[in-house]
Parts: sequence; structure tokens; C-alpha cells
Amino acid sequence: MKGKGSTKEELIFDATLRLVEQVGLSGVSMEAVAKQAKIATGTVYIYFKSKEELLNKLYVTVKLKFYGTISDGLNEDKPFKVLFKKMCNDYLRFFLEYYPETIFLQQFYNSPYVTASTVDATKGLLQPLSELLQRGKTEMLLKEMDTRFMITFLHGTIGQLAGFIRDQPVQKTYTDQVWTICWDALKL
Amino acid sequence: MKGKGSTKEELIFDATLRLVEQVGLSGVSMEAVAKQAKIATGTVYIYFKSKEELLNKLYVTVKLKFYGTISDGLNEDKPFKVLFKKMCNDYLRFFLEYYPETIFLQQFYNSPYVTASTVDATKGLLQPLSELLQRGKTEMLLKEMDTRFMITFLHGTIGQLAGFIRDQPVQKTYTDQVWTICWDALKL
Amino acid sequence: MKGKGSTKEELIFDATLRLVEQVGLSGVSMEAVAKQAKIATGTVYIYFKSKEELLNKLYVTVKLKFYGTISDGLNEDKPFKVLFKKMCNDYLRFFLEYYPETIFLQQFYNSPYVTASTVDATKGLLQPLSELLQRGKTEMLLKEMDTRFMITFLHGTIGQLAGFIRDQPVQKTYTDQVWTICWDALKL
Amino acid sequence: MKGKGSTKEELIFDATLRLVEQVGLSGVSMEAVAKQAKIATGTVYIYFKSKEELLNKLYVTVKLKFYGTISDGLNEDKPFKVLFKKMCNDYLRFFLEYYPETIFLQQFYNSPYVTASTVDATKGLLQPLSELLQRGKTEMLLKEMDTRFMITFLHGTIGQLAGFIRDQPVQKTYTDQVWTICWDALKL
DNA sequence: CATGAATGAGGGTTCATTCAT
DNA sequence: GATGAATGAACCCTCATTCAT
Repeated sequence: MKGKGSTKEELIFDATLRLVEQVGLSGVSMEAVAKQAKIATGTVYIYFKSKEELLNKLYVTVKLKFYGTISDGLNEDKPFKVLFKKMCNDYLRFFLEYYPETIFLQQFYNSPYVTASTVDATKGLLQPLSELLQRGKTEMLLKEMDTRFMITFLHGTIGQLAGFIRDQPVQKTYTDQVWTICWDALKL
Repeated sequence: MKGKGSTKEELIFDATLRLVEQVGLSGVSMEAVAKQAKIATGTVYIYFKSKEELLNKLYVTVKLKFYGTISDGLNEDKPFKVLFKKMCNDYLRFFLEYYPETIFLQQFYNSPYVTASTVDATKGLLQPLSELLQRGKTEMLLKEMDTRFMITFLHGTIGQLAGFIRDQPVQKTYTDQVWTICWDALKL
Repeated sequence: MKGKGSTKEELIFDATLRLVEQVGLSGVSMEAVAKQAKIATGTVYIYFKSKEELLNKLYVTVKLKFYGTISDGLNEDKPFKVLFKKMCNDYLRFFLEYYPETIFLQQFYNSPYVTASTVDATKGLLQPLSELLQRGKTEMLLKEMDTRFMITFLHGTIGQLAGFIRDQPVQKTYTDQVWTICWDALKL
Repeated sequence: MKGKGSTKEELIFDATLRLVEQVGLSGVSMEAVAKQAKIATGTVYIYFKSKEELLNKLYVTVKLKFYGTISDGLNEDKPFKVLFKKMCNDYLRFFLEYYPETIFLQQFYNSPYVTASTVDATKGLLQPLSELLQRGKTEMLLKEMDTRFMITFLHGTIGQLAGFIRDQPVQKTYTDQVWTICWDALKL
């Protein structure tokens, strides 16, 4: 009997993420993944029919976990600014907490492995965030701006700042500045 | 003497950038570069002793051109906000105008080819931008924030928004919003 | 006891033949055979200790059925030419009727799977045909020729012509020409 | 300067044929071909972009040599029977002389490597033989039979008998019987 | 300097076979 | 007996780099 959360798929996903962290996406070979997961090369192919499938499924999985994290509680009946702050903090926290996942997310998107269907599959996940921003505009708290533009801004900004913060010895100094900067940028 | 801008090195650089645009960094092989530049494979190795050297030197070159563009006129005797706006616009314009260069910049940074010395070599180039932001803080126009933090913010934000804008049919709608958003984010 | 023709061995044989027809001998993998036979991969190894053994045993089985077909009634008390004609027609009919078997027979013989013992095992099956031809020579109806030479001739000729006929929209035109051609070739 | 007939392509072709003779077509790996030709694996790919291309080009080349051999002198102004005999003998001689080529020809045709274009490319080569047989029918020396049917007969018969003869200690006994048997089979 | 054929290590993938359940 | 996940050797192919011309 396997412990919770240790299916072979997850084993392989974990191995892949660890590898991406260590050597980058391009350093990920199927053999290396197998070795990292302590299984045979061929075993990986039982669960994923190709490297492309492995990476794309991992991407969707991570994106799901990511959007799950930042979407949580976004439609609660609370003042807009409170939810906005929470969202920014969740966003940042995910990036800081799940370093390998973040690295993978960034590197995969500009890799030759991405398939169109994967891009499609992850698009819908932005819905809750999108609705929150809409609400902000309706309440005349946010600028009148293309919502996709705002999302792009948030993603790029927080993602980049997370990378910066991660390298600092004392992170606390910065974490609060992130949501402030985002708020000031978008507020009316 | 060849005409301006047509040394062999530049020929190879151009070929590399065109290739990155077409097939991504991972699709760039030395043979493809040579073919694109219409020279022999071996010739590339006369000018660059390895693929790593070629890419790193190209990176430094592009970064130089990039920071040259955005640093231009930053120390002129003009009101801070004017210079800030100009810098943001130059920043964005570079990303929109030099598409292959931008792609390369982004993809290279997360590749296994980057060497430590390259990262070091490009760090100093931020000086003019850094000084501008310092001035903003001195003039009490910008928030009291780590300058590197601000630079990271600007880079991530503008870079990401440029990518978004590039995909839009009508770009004019967005270009002015970029500097505004950056200003609001950082201003006191 | 299972119903006629449904032992596991036969199930596997059938699956193999169907596969050979669809994808050729080189496309036959043990996993594919198992799937086609709707059993587990490991189960195949209970009945055949290796792929080699499976194929060789199938070969002998098919050859047995084949020679059974063409040997039937060859020693009856009828005029030689009548039996010769019958044999030729049976030969051809088998090739036309049992397509997968024929494909397999041809492809297996030039494969790396054939073992010496299999070749030996099938040699004796030629006895009835051999005796018929001997009789033809004794009755001075056939040329004085090495019997093995004659058998080789018949096999090559009919096999090849069967392949040709199979591809024709109207087969009837040709079937009668086969035995005639063989008769003329060998008759004194 | 290379000696006549020793281009790299021919070197690789030779190596391939030798391998096919030794271990059969399915035993032919690109690495084995390279080793046999005493070159590096990658070198093979300079001359042939894939295993499929290598084998198909070799097939066309061998077929060309083969049909060149048997077509030679077929339209000379000589009695039909003389030419028919010559053709049969050339046919047989090729099979006996170029053993590896023959093995390859047979095994390749039933392999997953054959492409439609290769089959097409070799079809036209039968023209001279086809015309000879037509002439035989016109002169009322051959049976009124589909020419393609006759060609199939000749190919299957001679090919098979060649295989038989090759295994005999004394071959001379049989070589003359081949053309006789073919003649008797097809003559009116 | 310039060329481009040659090299061979390494990557993705398949598949015969084994073995714990 | 039956299962099918697991193994790992072997295969096809790519590409950074070298070197004889």
C-alpha cells in the first residue's frame, strides 16, 4: 500500500521538478527523471507516453495547484481591497514556497514542448481572478483597463519580484511591498 | 574592410537571433546558425570557441544595446517624471521593436548556457537606471524602496506587458498605459 | 476442456496471425499479441517460454495445416495427372484462403527467429508430395529431375502466383492457369 | 582521390548488404552498418537522412543493377528462344552471383521500410522484359497469358530455384534445368 | 582564414522478459 | 495459473566539436 500522494505519476512529477530546479528544463532527460525517481527508464513510459506528454501534464497539474491557491476565497463576501491583498499574497507565497514549480512554469512556457491544447486547458483557470478584477472595476476601485492586461501585469510583476525576494537573506522586508506596489499600480 | 555592421561576428549574431525567433533557443544548433549565416560550420568556431561562448557574447551584446537604449538621456537636466516616462517608453519600445532580441534575452537567461561571468558583466549596465531611481527617491517622488527591487519590478512588468501588447491587433491602446502603471506603482 | 479451437495456445496463435496480417511480422510485439488475445503479457510466457518459441511453434502448426491440406488424397488410386492437378489447386487455394497464415509463412522464413530444429521439423511433411512426384517420374510423365528441385519449383511458383492473383479484381481468370503452367513445366 | 566505385554511399551500401547476409534485414542497425563500414554512426546520416531512406535507396540501386543485368541485349535481333534462354540464365546468374543483394531484395520487400514511391520507382524497370514476352506471344511461341502473370512466374520460380541451387554442392547439374523449366511452362 | 565531412556521446523511445501479487 | 507493472538493453537519430584539405 502506498502512502497518500505517492502514486507513480506524482513520483515522476516530483523527480522532474527537482531536476528542473537543479539543471533547468533543458537538462531534463527521461533517463535523468527515471534515475531521480529511482525507477527504470522504461517505467516512465508506462505512465506518460512521451516526454512531451509528461511535461504538458505536469504543467497542467502545477497550473491547477497554482490557480487553486490564488483563487481560494476570492469570491467571499469581503471588501474588495481585502481580497485583492489576499490574492497578491497568495500569489507571492506560492512562488516562494514552490520554487521548483515556479521555475518549471516559467521555463516550460517558452519551450518547444508546449502544445496548443495545454495552453487552452489552462486558460479557463483564470476565471476567478478575472472576476475579482472585474468587481474592482465595477466598484470604481481599479482603473478602467483590459482585464487580461491587468492579469498579465500581476503575473509578470509578482513572478519577477518573487525571484528577487527569494535571493534575499531577509525576505520579510519585501513581502508586504509586493501587494502594495500592485495595488498602487492598478487602483484608480 | 566590410561595410558597417557586417563583420563575421555580427553576421553570426544575426543568424542566431533570426533562428531563435523562428525555432526558439533550443532549436538553435551550430550547423543551423552556420547555414543561416551562409558560412561553413567550422567557420563559426573560428570566431567563437564554443556554442556557450557564442550565446554568452551575444547576450552581453544584446544587453548592451538594450541598456544603451533605455539609458540614453537619463541624466539630462529634465524633471524626474519626464525622464521616468521616457525610460519606460524606451524600455517598452525596445521590447516591441527588437522581437528576436527579446525572445533571446528571455530564453537565454533560463538556459544552461549562462555563465556566472556573463551575469556579472551585465550587472554594471544598470547604473544609469539605478541612478535615476535614486534621484526619484531623493526628490521624494518615489517610494523608499530597495533600488534593485524597483528595477526588478520595472523589468518584469514591462517585459511581460510587452509580450502581451505584441499579441494585440491594436497596440496603441496599451502603450501609454505601461508607463502610467509603472509610475503609479512606484510613486510616493 | 475448452471448446474446439479455443485453447489458450490457439488464442495466442490467432492473435499473432491477425497481427502479422495487420502490421507485419516486425510489428508483432509480445505485448501486442497479449492485447490482441485479450490476456496479460505475462500469460503468453506461461504457454511459450519466449517470442522465438511462440513463432516457431506457430510456424510448425501452420505448416502442418498447410501440408495437411495439400497432402490430402494424394495417395488415392487415381490417374497421376488428376492428383497433380488437385495438389496444385489445393496449394493455391490454401494461399488464397488463409491470407494471414501465408503472410506469416513467408515473413517468418526470412526472419531471425527461425531455428534449425524448426526447419528440420517441417521437412518430413513433404513426404506425400515427394512420393507423388516420384510416382510421376516412375510413370514417365514427369521429367527426370531432383524431386527437391521440383518441390522448390512448385512452392516458389505457386506461392508467388498466389500473391499476384490475390491482388487481381477477378481471380477466376488465373486460377486455372496455375496448375497448367506447373504441369507444362514439369511434364516430360 | 577515391578509387572508382568507392564513394561513401557505396561503402555504406556494401556494409548494409554484408550485414543483411550475415544477420538478416532485421539485424541491421544503423550502428552495425556504421561499424561494418568502419565509419561513425553519425556519418551514415550525412549520406542518408534516415534508415528508411538508406534502405529504400539501396533497394532501388540493387533493382537497377538487377534489371540492368537481365535486360541487357534483350532487344537484339536474335531468335526469340535464344533471348529467352539468355534472359533466364542472366536472371539466375544474378541471383547466384549477388547473394547478399538477393537476400536483401527479398527481405526488404516484405519489410515495414518499403515506401510507395520506391515501389513506383522500380516498376518501369520491367519494360524490356515485358516487351520480350510480348514478342514471344506475337510470334506464337508463348501462351496467351497476362504478361505481368508471366513475369511474376519467372521471378518467383527463378528466385526460389536460385536459393535451392545455391545450397547444392554441385550447381552445374541444375543451372540448365532452370531455363528449360521456364520455357516449357510458358511456351505454347 | 574557410570549409564541411566526420566523429561519437547522449537523448527519446520500444520491447522481450521477469516477478511480486 | 494469471496479471501487468517494472526492467534495462538496444535502437534511431541529433548535434557540438574537430580536423584534414
